[in-house]
Amino acid sequence: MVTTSEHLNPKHVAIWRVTQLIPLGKVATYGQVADLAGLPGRARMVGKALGLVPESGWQGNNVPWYRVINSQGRISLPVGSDAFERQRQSLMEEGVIVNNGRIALKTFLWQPALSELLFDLDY
DNA sequence: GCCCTGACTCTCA
DNA sequence: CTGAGAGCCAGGG
Repeated sequence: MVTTSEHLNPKHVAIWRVTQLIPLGKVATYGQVADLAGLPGRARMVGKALGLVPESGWQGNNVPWYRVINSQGRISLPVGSDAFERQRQSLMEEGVIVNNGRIALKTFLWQPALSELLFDLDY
């Protein structure tokens, strides 16, 4: 069992679960993840939650936090920072092109079909 | 409760 | 496209 006595915020967990649905090679925006997690208007909370993702993943699966970017299609981390570089590299490794911290949403934004959501996010 | 902070977002110039 | 401003909502002090 995971004896991590961390104070798990159920909202953070909901955010991690939605993040795990973002397919490899695609990205989603903070606002998009917030909406799908049932937390409209809380995009800033998504950033907070992703910063707290357990290194070991969640429920046996990894949480691709690096697939979440801002609505402008840009990486929302301090340019040049360690975290920024990790995100940029992770995305590039799976085929997402990052130019000067910018990603073409036209090409890489995750646009799930309603049927897909109904299946994964058991309502 | 008030004030401030932040991996956000929208609007407008 | 870029920047400033305002709006937004949890958390923490």
